[in-house]
Amino acid sequence: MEPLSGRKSLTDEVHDRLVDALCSGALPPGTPLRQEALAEELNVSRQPVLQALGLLRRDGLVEPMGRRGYRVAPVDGQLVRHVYDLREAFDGLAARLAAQSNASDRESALRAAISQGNHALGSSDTANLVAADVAFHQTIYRLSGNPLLPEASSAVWLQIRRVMHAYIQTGYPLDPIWTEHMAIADAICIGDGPLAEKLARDHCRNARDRLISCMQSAS
Amino acid sequence: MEPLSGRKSLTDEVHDRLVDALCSGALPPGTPLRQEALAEELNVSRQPVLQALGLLRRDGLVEPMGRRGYRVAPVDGQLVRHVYDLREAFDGLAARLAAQSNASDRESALRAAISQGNHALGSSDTANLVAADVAFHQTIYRLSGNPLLPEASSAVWLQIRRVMHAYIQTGYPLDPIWTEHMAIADAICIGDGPLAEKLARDHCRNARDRLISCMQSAS
DNA sequence: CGGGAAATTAGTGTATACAGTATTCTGAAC
DNA sequence: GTTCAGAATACTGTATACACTAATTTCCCG
Repeated sequence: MEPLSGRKSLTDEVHDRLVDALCSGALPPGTPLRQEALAEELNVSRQPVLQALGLLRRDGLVEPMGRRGYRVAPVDGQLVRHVYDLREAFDGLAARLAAQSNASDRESALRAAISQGNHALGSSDTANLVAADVAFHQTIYRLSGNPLLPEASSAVWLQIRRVMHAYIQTGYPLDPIWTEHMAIADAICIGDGPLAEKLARDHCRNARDRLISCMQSAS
Repeated sequence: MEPLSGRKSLTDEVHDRLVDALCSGALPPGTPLRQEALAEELNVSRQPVLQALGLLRRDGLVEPMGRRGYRVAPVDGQLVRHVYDLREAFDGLAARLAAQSNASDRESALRAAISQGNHALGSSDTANLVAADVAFHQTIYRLSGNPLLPEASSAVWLQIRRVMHAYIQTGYPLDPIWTEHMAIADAICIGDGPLAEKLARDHCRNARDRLISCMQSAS
């Protein structure tokens, strides 16, 4: 983590920076977090760090340990199941709405997201791969036309980013994911809401199963 | 709003206090909010107020206006539709999971929530009525066994509280709501997941339609 | 009387200083 | 050697002080 500079609020900068560190595994679960240390590392006072930690607590990425600082929240199979139950609801809704909407850039946006995915598959860079997957689903969320969807699902997606990072680094195959993505995109493009919803939900269940089996063979 | 006292963080106290004020209509949409004024009114420094406003911004209850303070976020029909699309997804998931779970206190908890509702219907106190409705659905969320559900849906439920307050004060009938609640509770108690989900989703659509027709006849 | 530059004001966000509390450490008594 | 009281420490959360920015007003000049 390098020092930061920008013109939006330092609190948000710090939050973003910590989110990246937490989701990429740079700060693994259980790591204790002290405000003063973080503030020094980021060349910032303790105040923005305090606020950012408050946000991260809401995001479920961090949990307070008494009055003796914070700690990176753990990840376990139980959490993954809960996360994916929620994701299924979000993704299903988003896909159906996106299929029913008539956003003019629907097809081009989905096409662009998929091509970004293909590009990432070639590069084999973990961060890129995660970013492409997130971007694909965020595109559908945006196309749904419901502005509350991204915000409501943000905490869930942060957890997904965490576990996806770990998943990708085990070297499991990624092509099935993008095959399913293309099917979802097609259903949306032809405007078939129920089909899009079903495919999106199936995709979530498959992704969850892949993850869990991967976690079991790892432990 | 009276001055506050308690032992959990002042930031959270202030947040809760402002949430109540915003959801009850004491601070109607468009009202400008200045940190200093709020801090003085609550006998607190500006710091906790600043942080609470940051949380409220995330909740979608407040929006910044440039660098010249915050303002209570507006409510319109479009927002209501989006809120209820999300709520339908949340409630459907929660009802299905609750029906499939085997929490020992399932029946008693639902029975208690419904009796609280009947009691509120008798008292005809707006705050009580809203609280009973929220409590009923929060009970189902809890029974779902998914600890992420309440947190993920919290922003949506804050908006629901706002519009429900307004709805109740127009004097529209409330009995249909609790008739539907009882049907949902029954489906959960007999463990019929799909039925519970369907009834919960129907309930959301009905509630939305009631609200929108009420808003239209008001404007 | 109108228009524009400068000064004032109103408000935020950040840094620093303060206060309080849980945990750890130390040391003496049993 | 173990245990318990008390002191020191290591944190947090809150309050105050500072810095900066955008809007508004003021006031001079055309």
